[in-house]
Order: sequence, then structure tokens, then C-alpha cells
Amino acid sequence: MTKKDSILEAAAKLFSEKGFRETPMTEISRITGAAEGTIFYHFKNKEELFVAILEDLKTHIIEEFKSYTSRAEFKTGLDMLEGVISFYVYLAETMEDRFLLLHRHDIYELAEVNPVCRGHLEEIFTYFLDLIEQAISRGQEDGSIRKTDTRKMAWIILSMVDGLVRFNTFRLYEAGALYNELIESCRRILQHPISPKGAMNA
Amino acid sequence: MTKKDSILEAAAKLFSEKGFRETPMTEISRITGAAEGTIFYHFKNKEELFVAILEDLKTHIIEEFKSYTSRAEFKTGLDMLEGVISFYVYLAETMEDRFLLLHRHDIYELAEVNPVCRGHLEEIFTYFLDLIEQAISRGQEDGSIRKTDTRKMAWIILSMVDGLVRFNTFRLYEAGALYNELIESCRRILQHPISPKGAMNA
DNA sequence: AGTAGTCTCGACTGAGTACTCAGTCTACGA
DNA sequence: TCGTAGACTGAGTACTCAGTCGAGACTACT
Repeated sequence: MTKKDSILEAAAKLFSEKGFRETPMTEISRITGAAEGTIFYHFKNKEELFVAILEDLKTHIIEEFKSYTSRAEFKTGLDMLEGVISFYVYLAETMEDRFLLLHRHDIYELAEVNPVCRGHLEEIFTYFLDLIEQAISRGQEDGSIRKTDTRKMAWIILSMVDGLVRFNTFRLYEAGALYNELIESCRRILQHPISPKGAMNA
Repeated sequence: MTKKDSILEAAAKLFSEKGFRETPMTEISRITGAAEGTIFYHFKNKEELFVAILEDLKTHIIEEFKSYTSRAEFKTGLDMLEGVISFYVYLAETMEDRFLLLHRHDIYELAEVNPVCRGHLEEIFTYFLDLIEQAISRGQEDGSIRKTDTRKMAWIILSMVDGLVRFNTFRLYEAGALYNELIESCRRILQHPISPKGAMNA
């Protein structure tokens, strides 16, 4: 692993755990064994290092989702939705440290003044939303999901899932224990209301 | 208004807008007109000032909710739930600046090392959860809400509402536009599934 | 007027902090 | 063997910030 990579790795961990402002460059230097000058040799300043980390995270998350959706097979749109949600929860658990970055305020503050940062952030959320919307549309076609404004519903679902992940991250509640309720709730929000089984044709 | 009060007010605004670490004491001093020494006369250190602000926020939020629930009249548990949610959204909008404090990471980090801070934070969330749970229980008694684990459902509802408020705060989406969908979704999650109208007796 | 307690002031301290820069090291081609 | 380009170094710089301190103002009571 190159010095640059180890700087990225260590900084990602520290920025997630402690925050951007709270992480001194000296600590990144200490942990990686790279001199402080080396960090500034590779990254113009601290902010640019942060944005580089965010870009990596974006690429990684999107790749993970692409790999998942390409290998999974969904019978219905509702199945797809459940799959996507459970993969979101799974990913948030397995890469909790890096997901945490998305729940820090740092990133949203920087996004307000740094268009590159904002771009990456929007790409991540747009990707999630598109995926959810895609599942909803498909479900509306095959009859597994009732007719609604797909974008708005996608926002509602994402809010719920991400809100839960966030409570979990902050140790206010263990999201794992609510997983079944989460899926069940999504189903109730989107399914046809009439009967528990047997889809109604559109 | 006393110097102490104006310090509390200005610091609350700054901590919410810019964050704890990002707000220098000199700025609080500059805005209030109080000397730096005065701030440290009233508050032992920056952290104690932060906790004092959180305590005020807690008291204020809980009072607002108490006042609301005491003057509102709900026909059913489901009505009460809708009322509580809409009041949450309303409060998050009208006191957006102070609500923002609850969506910053600062507070959760401090809560991990400062038990007083943690106490206040838990009190706020416990209050919300209890209120939602109370509405659900009442709804289960009067038949407007189906039988489920009330605490778990309260978490789900809170996640959804708070997740949406958070997206709104971070300017990723305007929550107002999703208000109807939010209420509708809660209703779908909690109502009996069989028919759109006419409650089923327990 | 005298005094004690409360409150306010702001220059000052010293511990950090991001970033710089002059120079070293290493690999490799001529 | 030498020249050179790129990776790397770490002491140094300029600056920020939480917190201190000694002095003085205001108030209330004797």
C-alpha cells in the first residue's frame, strides 16, 4: 500500500470517528507514519483530503449496490424494494465507520461552500433514491405496489431507513431489532390496502 | 435580559448554526458584548455552556409538547398520533435553528463522555417516544390502530419523521412537500389492513 | 462612608493548529 | 557514475483558541 493510500484510509477512519475539525493532521501523520509534509504533498489542503475520501466512499457505495442489484433476482418490484432496503441496512452495518461520515454534519456544511463535495453527496443520495424509485415503478407495473408519486414515496422510504440507521449509529437504539418492523412498514406503506394476499391488478 | 441570558441565547444560535468546535468564545463575546471573562464567570467552561443550552432546549421542547397535548383534543389514538407528528414537524420548522442542534454530531459525541449531556438527550427522545407510544396504545384500545409492539412502532415512526426533518434541515429536500405522504404513510403502517374506512374492533 | 459580595472587563498565556519550505532520499535512464 | 524527477521529510511559521487573572464597577446592607 502506498503512502497516499494509507493516508486516505487513516484519514477516512479518523474523520468518521472524530470529525473533520477534530482530527489534527499530526494524528494522521502519526498513525500512517507519513510526515506531515507528505500529506500536503499528496493533497493540497485538509479540505481536499476530505473530498477525496468522500469520492472514494461514493464510488465504493455505488459499486457495492451495483454489484448487489446485478447479482440479485427479484420476482416483483416489492421484492426488489425489500432487497434494496435490507442491503442498505446490511451495508450500513458492515461499513459502519465509513457510513458514519454521511451522518456527520461536517459534510453538509462543506457541501454548502464546496460544489465538488456537494456533487458527490448528491450523487450518493440520488443513487439511493433512483434505485428505490425504480423498484417502486416496477412494483406498480407488476401490481405488487399501489399507484403513488414514486419520487415522493422514495423519499419517505429513504427517510425511514436512513433515520433508523442514524439512531443505530448514535447508539440510541439497535436498528437490528427493528429490522422486521422496518420491512413490514415499507410493505404496508406501498402495498394495496384491500387484502393481505393476492395482488390487485392495476 | 441579563448578560448570562444573552450569552445562552447567542451561544445556542452559534452552536446550532456553526457547531460546537467551530464557534470560538470570542465570537460569543463579540455578539453579546460580554467580555470573555464574563462568559467564564457564568459557565465553568465551554462544555458546561453547551450542556446548559441543551438543558434549556430540552425544557423548552417538552413544555411546547405539554402545552400542545393539553390543549388539543383527539378523538382517537390515531388522531393523536397524527397531531403529535404534525406538531413535531411544525416545531422543527418554527425553531429550526435550535432543532438543528439535535441533528449535529457534536451532541452525540459529548453524550458519550458526559453523562449529564446524555441524560438530557435521552430525556428528549424518551419524551417523544413515550408520547408516540401513548398515542399508539390509545389507538389500540379504541380500535383505530392495529395491535403491534408499541415501543418498536414508536421507534419506526420517530425514525421516519426525524429522518425527514433531517433531510429538510440539510436542504436535501423540502419536507413540507412530503407532509401529506408522511401522515398517510404513518396511517398505513398503523391502521388495520382490511378496509379503508370503518375500524375493526379488537 | 465602609464593606462585602456579585458581576464585568479585556489583555494575556500557552497549547495547539494548518500549512510551508528547503532540503534529503531513492530509483532509474543515460 | 552522474543527473534528475518525484516522493518524502520535519522543523519552522503564523495563527487561533479556551481559559486565567488582577483590577475595577455596581449593589445592598450596616
